[in-house]
Amino acid sequence: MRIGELAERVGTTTRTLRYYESRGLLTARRTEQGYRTYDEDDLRLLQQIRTLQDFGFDLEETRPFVDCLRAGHPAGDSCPASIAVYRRKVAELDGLIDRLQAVRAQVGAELLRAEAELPHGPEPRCELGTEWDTEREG
Amino acid sequence: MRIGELAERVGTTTRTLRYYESRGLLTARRTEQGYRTYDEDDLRLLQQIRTLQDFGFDLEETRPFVDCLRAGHPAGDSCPASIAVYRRKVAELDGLIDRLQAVRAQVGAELLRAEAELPHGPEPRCELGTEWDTEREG
DNA sequence: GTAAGCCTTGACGCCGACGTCAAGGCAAGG
DNA sequence: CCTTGCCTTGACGTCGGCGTCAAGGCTTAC
Repeated sequence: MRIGELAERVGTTTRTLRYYESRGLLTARRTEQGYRTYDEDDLRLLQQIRTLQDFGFDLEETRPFVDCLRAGHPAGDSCPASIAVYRRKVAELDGLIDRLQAVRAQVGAELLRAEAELPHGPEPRCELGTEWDTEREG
Repeated sequence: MRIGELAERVGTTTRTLRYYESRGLLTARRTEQGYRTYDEDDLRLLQQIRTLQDFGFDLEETRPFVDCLRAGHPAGDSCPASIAVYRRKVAELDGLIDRLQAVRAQVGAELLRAEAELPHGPEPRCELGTEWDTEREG
């Protein structure tokens, strides 16, 4: 198949596929006219990349999976290098989630405090509009 | 004080402060020689911005807090517009954390599965090196 | 006098993952 | 023949939050 069909089948754009090729993640055979052609293996490879991308992996982090598939392994994560990326990603996610939860708690606390200090309470009930953003002369 | 001192007191760079000024978040009076000068109010304003930045707020999201302080309010979050930003941020964080936890679970599961399918188990114990990244013929 | 250390404006660089446009080739259908 | 719709390469644009020069001015210390 050609690049347009492949792009459509994985739900992306031709630009993205050419970008992957420029990064060395995807290779293409060519027709006599210079058109890129792909087979089902390329499709699987691409699906692997897209799955990881959806997980938030950087393109570079998908490379071991691609290499693994290219080496003839049944799955992209059949190689230790891919598993190492999984492990790093899990650790990274755990750290990120921890930090975000801490921030969430802090911001939540600030929100409660600020709401409590606001004269008309957490939600305006009887006022048509809040006029707080207009200038007050002191 | 001048820009260098202010930058040092909040732990940032002069470039950052000029950038904030270009975004309209920070204003400066000028000496006869054209040097920017700041007072303690500017310091507090800047500390407000930095605190929010540390929380992961975009610069634009700090604007209501800045406006609030400029309007003479005791804190940057003394205005409904700031509180609205808090609320949006909390919701955004909750959503993000949820998604990240789902991804974490998925990647964790893939990791376990892939480890189980690897012939030599989760951790190489008796082998000096893993030879998996070398080509296999066949 | 001159070097050091502040400051000024302006402008380009960076990162990642593409989007978008330009200018053109090739093939099929009416 | 001409349009339509694929495809090609190349190159510049995007976003945010600055970093990093360049070229120059002011002041202070030696």
